[in-house]
Amino acid sequence: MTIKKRAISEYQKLHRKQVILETAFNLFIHNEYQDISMDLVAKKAKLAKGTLYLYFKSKEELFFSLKIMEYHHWFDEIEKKIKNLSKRPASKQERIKKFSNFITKSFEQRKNLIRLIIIVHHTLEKNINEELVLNLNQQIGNRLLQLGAQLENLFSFLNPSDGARLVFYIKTIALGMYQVSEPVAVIREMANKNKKELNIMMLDFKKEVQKMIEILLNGWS
Amino acid sequence: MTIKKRAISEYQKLHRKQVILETAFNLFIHNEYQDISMDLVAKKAKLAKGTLYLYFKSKEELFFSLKIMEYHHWFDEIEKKIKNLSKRPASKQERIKKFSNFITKSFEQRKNLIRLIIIVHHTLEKNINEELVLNLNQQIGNRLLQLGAQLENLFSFLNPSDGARLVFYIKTIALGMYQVSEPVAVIREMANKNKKELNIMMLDFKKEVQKMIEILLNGWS
Amino acid sequence: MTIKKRAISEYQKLHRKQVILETAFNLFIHNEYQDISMDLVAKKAKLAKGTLYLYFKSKEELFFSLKIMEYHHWFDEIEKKIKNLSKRPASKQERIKKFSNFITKSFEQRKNLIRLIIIVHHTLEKNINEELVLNLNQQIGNRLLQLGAQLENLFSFLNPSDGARLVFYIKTIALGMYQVSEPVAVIREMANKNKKELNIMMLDFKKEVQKMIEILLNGWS
Amino acid sequence: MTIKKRAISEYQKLHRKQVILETAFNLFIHNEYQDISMDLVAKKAKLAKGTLYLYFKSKEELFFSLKIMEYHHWFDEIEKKIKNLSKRPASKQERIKKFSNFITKSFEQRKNLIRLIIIVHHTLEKNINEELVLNLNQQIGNRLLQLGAQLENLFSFLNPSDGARLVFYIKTIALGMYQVSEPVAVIREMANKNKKELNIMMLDFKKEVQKMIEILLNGWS
DNA sequence: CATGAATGAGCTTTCATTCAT
DNA sequence: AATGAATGAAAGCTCATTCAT
Repeated sequence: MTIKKRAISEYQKLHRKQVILETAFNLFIHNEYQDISMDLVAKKAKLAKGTLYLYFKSKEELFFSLKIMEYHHWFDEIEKKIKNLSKRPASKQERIKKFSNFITKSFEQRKNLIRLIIIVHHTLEKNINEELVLNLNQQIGNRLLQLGAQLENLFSFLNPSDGARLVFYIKTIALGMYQVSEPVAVIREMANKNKKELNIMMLDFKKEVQKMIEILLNGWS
Repeated sequence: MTIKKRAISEYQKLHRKQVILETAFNLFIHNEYQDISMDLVAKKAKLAKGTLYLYFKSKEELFFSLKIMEYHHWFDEIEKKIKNLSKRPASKQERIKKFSNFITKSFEQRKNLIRLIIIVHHTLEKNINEELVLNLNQQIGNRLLQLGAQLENLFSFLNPSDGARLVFYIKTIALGMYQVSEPVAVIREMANKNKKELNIMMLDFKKEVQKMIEILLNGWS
Repeated sequence: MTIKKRAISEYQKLHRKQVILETAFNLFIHNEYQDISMDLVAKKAKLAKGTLYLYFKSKEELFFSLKIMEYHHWFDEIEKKIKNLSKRPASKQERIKKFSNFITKSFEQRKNLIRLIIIVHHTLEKNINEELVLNLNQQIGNRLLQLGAQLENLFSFLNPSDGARLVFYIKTIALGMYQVSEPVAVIREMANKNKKELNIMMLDFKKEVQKMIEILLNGWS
Repeated sequence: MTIKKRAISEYQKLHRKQVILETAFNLFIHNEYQDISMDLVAKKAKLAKGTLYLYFKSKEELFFSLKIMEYHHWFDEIEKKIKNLSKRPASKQERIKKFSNFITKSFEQRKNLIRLIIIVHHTLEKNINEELVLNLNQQIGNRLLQLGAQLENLFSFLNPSDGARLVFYIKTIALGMYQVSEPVAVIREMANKNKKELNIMMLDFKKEVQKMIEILLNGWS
């Protein structure tokens, strides 16, 4: 029994929490949620199982926190891009094009965030600290409103409070299209063998998300 | 040991299969997927556990079949409505309004189908007969193409092959919005206590789906 | 439900029993005992599961009967050979050599009988009709005594009642050596990769059985 | 939920493993292998089922380890006896007599080891860690070679490498005779009621093993 | 704080046997 | 006699969580 150096200061504790979350995320990238045991997370993080429970009250809480973390990363990225876009003058059509393009790209690169959101939506029900959920969702909610405001700024055709709704619609498109376009392994394999019959079922995530967002923005204006 | 009346003829067997599926669906309405054990399904259907496995090779196959069944019900309903709509002459705007209205209603009443689609998307990977998946998905795919054709008929602004894409987009909206708007139990409870802070997170499924579909159709035309 | 032609006469019934036994034996050759379900036997024999139970009261009884059948085949073969050997005059050493040679060969070709005897020895305890066991074992016992008498005839150094004992000893050697020399799959695989370390554990069944029988006969005389 | 005292040190863990093995062995003495569930072992050892799986990866591994343990006990006993025998000068005949006598006794008292060897021979195929098998069988193999060397020392008529073979032959005799002489319960009961008919099938394990070993040694020299 | 041994409910699936048809 | 749908006990194993050390 070698005991890992204790995290005493708040800063150290926060750091350890980060390490656990990153370890979990790395595992999540390559594995199904149900195949990731707390044991595995602990081993990969080179911590004892019990230690995980010092930082997260349950497996659900861990993955919920992970979702929040990834959400923040996504917001960070998107906000920066929007700022850049706002600076340069451009026509509505140009803006729509550019915006739909980079937001789609961001989803393409963050399918694991999408997976996380979907998974957590199922799994959250149990064993989770209400206050934490409230607290962290509040954070996300706020950034979301902020993002909405930025969009209203970017697209002059948006009325007040339309921005937030647009954000929700975009999220809807991302989550929905992920499940519509991302076939499960069984079907993917079959599609490889059996091309014709299934290819109506096979949509290209990136292309379709972008298209939907463009139509949506055009329909809105 | 009282043995349930044997299902001998093909018709009886099909009927028993139906009974099992309906039992499972009733359980699914009121419970989380992971809380529905095969034991429970068997008990509710007043059958022995082994009997379930006579009709379905695995739990996954049972719920996959359930999804297909519910899908068919949904198609049946929608196709009828579209036929009615097609008969009567109407303006584009009217048609969009009516269509988005009844399709949204159909989703509102079939949230369990949406849940099923989402769940099966995760769970399908394992213990399932490839051929069955291929076969049944083929059925769904065909009805979906059919539905696409009907939509092209209904909306003159749709080009050939746009119909199927529209169907996919609508599915995207339904799946996505379900997860965006349907808060998990924990949040629902908190929202009741704690109205203000959370209500930005609370979207009305029905209203938003309809709105999105309308915007989409308007953007398309 | 296509009903197989009924076996009404005693002869027909016996024949159907034979068919079942032969089917079971074919399965036994290529599979582990525990992997052979009654369902499988029924399917291969193109009979219904229930029909098996008309002819054999239990799975154990079926395999017990199979053992007896195979025993008889072995006795048939051996007795013929011994008769041939008895006819021709030969020295004691010659006879020992020839006898040990063909009896070893017979085991080599009937490893499945050996497996059966071993399996049945474990499995017999349950679900078996005592009278049947008594009856069929009696048959085997009688043939065994007969074989013993023939051996006493063949080898002049054997005293009365030594023959039967010799038969038992030979059976002992066959059963024992099978388990000593026949490595389980795991070990077999390892032996292939890892030649040196394991080859002390690897005996050649045929060679060693013959050697043991020869030493035994030499020691006896 | 009362948690059993934790086994922290390596020594304690080894001890707990021993306790589990001994519990399993006690159950094995009085029950058929297939009637010994992991649940039962856990209950008797007053541990939780999961705890067993902390120490043994599968039921097969547990019983394989048990076999190895019992093997070691047997070797310990036999080696001591052989050393004693080697010290005292004696004629070949005397040595054969004494050796066959005590080795037979050792088997008589370790029929459960014989049963274990037979059972494990069937059961080993599945769910077992190859390296463990390799490793532990290596141990047994080495002791066996050692025993062979001691026998060559004891019996001057043995040529180099004959010792190991002799050990294998003796093992053959023990395993084989166990199955030839040890009737299963059904037959044992019948034999009690029905003395005459069956007694040809009833050999005395001890007497016959000894006899065979003596004949074998005499034949060898 | 950190550890990791211990817990035990819980789950899916199999399959010999029965018996209504 | 033949069928095969129905039965249900049984069993191995996992894994989130706890808590003594």
